[in-house]
Amino acid sequence: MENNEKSNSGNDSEQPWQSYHTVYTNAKAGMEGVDKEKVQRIVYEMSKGSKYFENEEKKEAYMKQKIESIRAQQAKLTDSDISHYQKIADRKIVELEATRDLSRTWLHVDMDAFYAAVETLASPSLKGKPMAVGGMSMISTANYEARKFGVRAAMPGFIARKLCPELIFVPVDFKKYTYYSGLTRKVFQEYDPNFMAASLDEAYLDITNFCSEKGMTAEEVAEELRESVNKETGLTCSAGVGPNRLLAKVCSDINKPNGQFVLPNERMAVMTFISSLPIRKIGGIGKVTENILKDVFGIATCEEMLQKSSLICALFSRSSADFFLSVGLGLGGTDTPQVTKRKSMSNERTFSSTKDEALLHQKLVDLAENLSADMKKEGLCGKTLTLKLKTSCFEVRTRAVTLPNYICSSKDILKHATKLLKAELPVSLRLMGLRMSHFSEGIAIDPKQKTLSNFIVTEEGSERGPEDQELLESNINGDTHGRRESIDLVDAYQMQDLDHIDYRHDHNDAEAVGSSDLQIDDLKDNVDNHDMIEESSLGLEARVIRFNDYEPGSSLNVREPVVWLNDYQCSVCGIELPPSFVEERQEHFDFHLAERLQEEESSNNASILKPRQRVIQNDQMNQSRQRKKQKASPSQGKHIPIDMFFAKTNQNF
DNA sequence: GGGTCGCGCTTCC
DNA sequence: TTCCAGGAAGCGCGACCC
Repeated sequence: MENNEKSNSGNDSEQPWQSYHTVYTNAKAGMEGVDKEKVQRIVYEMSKGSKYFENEEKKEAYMKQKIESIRAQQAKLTDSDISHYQKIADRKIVELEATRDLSRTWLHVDMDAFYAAVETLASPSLKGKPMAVGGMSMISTANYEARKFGVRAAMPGFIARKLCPELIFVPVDFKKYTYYSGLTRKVFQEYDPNFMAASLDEAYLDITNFCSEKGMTAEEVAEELRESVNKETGLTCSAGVGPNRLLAKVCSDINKPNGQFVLPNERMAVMTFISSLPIRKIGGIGKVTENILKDVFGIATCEEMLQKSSLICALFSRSSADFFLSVGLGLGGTDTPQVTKRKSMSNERTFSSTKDEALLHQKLVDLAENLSADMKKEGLCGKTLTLKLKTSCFEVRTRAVTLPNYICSSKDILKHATKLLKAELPVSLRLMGLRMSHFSEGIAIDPKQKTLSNFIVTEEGSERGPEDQELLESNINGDTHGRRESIDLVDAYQMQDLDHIDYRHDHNDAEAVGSSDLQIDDLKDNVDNHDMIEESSLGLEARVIRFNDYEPGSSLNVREPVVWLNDYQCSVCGIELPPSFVEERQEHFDFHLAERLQEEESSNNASILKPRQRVIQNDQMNQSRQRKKQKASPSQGKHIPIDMFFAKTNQNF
């Protein structure tokens, strides 16, 4: 995705589209002969005046502000500052140069217009006709015939149709692409068993061993691999070969489609290659970074990164500076990194703008269910839930909460998501998303696995429906809020503090439960929590009390009633909840009620239960944090200044 | 002062 | 006619906790 528009170009009043910074005129493979001016004008005309356009202008202004801020910082640098940073930069360059590894040969393979090509394979009548995969709102990719009109990936369909009225739209079908992706991966595996799949249609292969074992040159291997892929799938691909992944990726784009480019593993060749390479060709340098580097420092090619090394070290954070300098040296990853674990999972949907709270809540329900189902498929439980919102004006907000416990059920997700959303209301939205992160290491829930909860149910001799199963799963993760019925209170209690229990004991009392020791052991493996198991095996069924059993007006209620001081603060624990948080207040009330039930229980049977103060503190902490954060939230017009993003920290160098 | 968290921003496909 | 995606990851900062 190259961004080749010029900043501050032309007379805006005569040709306003020229200053509309769109990516749709970028030089992408297959778009060489495109009338860029025409494309830019049409995109501008169709976007002008829309909310999207207004937001783009805001972002543009934001970027300019950021550029000005960095300029101002640059202006403050004295000669001695610059010579100081030059020394640092020179040292850094020497260090980076010492890491150069020319012993490996990397190949980057990129399928040509993958989705479109797969669709053409499925419907040969599409061959030779301009076609795009996607819909009116957005297209995922376009074939080369469509690209000639300026149609490209990430362009809204209605603009694409304007550019190319005869454009054929084909809906996205990930099943198909996954199948063909699987075929290509079979081929890749023959060349590098540890190849790295970058996406469905891209992969990195370390072909060093293959080359030496087969006595083939990298060029021959690339040719053979492309042929094999074509034979296996009927699709074409392009390949790039270089001494590292960064360069291989750049190379694969040079002779697209159905071509290849090999960069020799020699320092001179690399430096020559890099010398005129536009910075935007580098993965990780997007529109914003490119503009900053160009406008502030006049850096357009990778080589110029080295020429301006002192300024880079002076004005960017350490990791950014390291990255920019290594780009200037043509360095990139040469090792085969460990397979990284998934760090987050999300689900988001765009819809017609609405501020109807019932409708928004329903959307949230759907998202929570989808996310929960996806998480369960992979056996994941997460701690941090992030709500993403896009307002009708295209302003994006995220709000997150980190819970004391791991959750995966849709009910738990929805409960916390609802709290996050409530704090933003009223608001008119066009998109909502939920993301879960901070996954547990060993507390994965296997949907087929028997759990302690199953055990309890078995002991009770009652069956539970799937909905209850969800509740039970959240039990295991210790989250009890939001459940009014059908919950074993003591069970819930004992699970609640799971997170704060020292898990490192090592004994096997749990086996005493006899025929159910399998489930207990399974759980033990999952949560490594013997304290809980011990308690849970102290004759749970004898201590089961349900909320349903609670009658208003009982002694439990009267002894120390929960009162909201100043209509805000809980009289028992001090937690603060605004009056509008009706459900939360009810839950909180239930919480204290349960606490008292437990007290009574403990005094009756002298069983030892876990102290729960920590949970309350966490609750309070989260609440207070939430309030503090919200005060400075962008929803009230306060953003983190964009120039902070690249600002250098004090600890640098 | 170091570690963690929340969140905005950027990038990629 | 239709009117700008969705999923994932990483970085950097301020705020806050210990």
